[in-house]
Amino acid sequence: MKTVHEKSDVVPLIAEVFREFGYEGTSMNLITERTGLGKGSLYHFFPGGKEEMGRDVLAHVDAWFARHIFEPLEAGEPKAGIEQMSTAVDKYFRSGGRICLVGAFALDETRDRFADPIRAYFVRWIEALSGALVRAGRSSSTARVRAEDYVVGVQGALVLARATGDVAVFARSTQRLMAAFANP
Amino acid sequence: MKTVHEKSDVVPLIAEVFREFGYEGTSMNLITERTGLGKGSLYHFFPGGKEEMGRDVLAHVDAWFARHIFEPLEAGEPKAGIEQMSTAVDKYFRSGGRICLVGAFALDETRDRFADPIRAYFVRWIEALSGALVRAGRSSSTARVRAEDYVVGVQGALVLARATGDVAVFARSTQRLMAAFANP
DNA sequence: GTCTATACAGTGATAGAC
DNA sequence: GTCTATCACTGTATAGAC
Repeated sequence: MKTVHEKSDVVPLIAEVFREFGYEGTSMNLITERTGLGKGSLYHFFPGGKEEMGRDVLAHVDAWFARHIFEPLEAGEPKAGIEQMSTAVDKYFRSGGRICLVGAFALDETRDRFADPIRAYFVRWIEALSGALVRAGRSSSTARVRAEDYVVGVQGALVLARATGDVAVFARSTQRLMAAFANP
Repeated sequence: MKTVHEKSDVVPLIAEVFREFGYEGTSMNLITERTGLGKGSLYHFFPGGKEEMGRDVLAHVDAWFARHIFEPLEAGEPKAGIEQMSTAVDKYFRSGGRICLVGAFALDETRDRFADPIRAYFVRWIEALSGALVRAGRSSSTARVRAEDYVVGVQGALVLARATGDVAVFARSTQRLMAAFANP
């Protein structure tokens, strides 16, 4: 039986492999197992090999965040956008049970390979959140601080949740970070 | 010329390689280059190979933190211990220019290999800091929250500093986290 | 588009001379 | 204790049949 796949079907599967094993820890064999596609098929979809997969996976993550988090923060009513972000963050990171692929890529030399999309992801998140907080009435300096604290806190909580095996730290941290938005 | 090394001399060098490339991204060839030791010598010091190097490196990091951070927090005068922690953290992480090896190991499946030392490192840090805050007059629930926020914030700031290339986020975050210790 | 077969460099690890 | 030579294996990537 030959199942015909599209690139868009296989990218999310590859993303999970990268998320679990990291860029260097991910082998083509692992990707073959997880996707069910032979190497021929994989190189047909990704002529650039593993590096192209990495780029596409980062673009896929960025697109999800753009749709569910960045755009609601940038365009919509600020309070609703922030609430939407909170819900989406908890869903996406499975309440702390799933790490941030972009953050993980940032920590080792994988960052040098994908420096631009990695930087862009975090810069846009902080700026979108900061903008929403300004429109919600915070001063621009306070908004900047709160937005940075939030993104920093989410990343740190994901590290600690996985390091300690206690996912609850993620809920506690994000709850406090959200509460801090109310402070002037 | 044959330089005689000791295991204690070579462990910090290997630690830097793991820190830069991650556990999976680190190859024996890289370690050979950085340490100047041939494979024979390396396997003489580490019969367990790469995994033993990983364990020793984690133990080395933990020993540094125990001496410069955990013990001052646990044993000494609380305010002095917290100040000492702040100084040591800034020095160790080079003001955001150097990531946390333990946190990096925690993010991918490398965690499963070294779960115990990784968990112990973070648990001890949070508990030591929490204890110092209690002795400095905070309630036990507040102390717990502030300690968790601090360690989460340090880890998250290291991720963002490297992701954005802006190390200053580390100084800003740690400064705010330290200031929060004064709040009741 | 998918597969199998394969090239070939690099992997972690070992043996043995010095 | 250090080195070189070499192991068996896995890594990414390619070629070509179907």
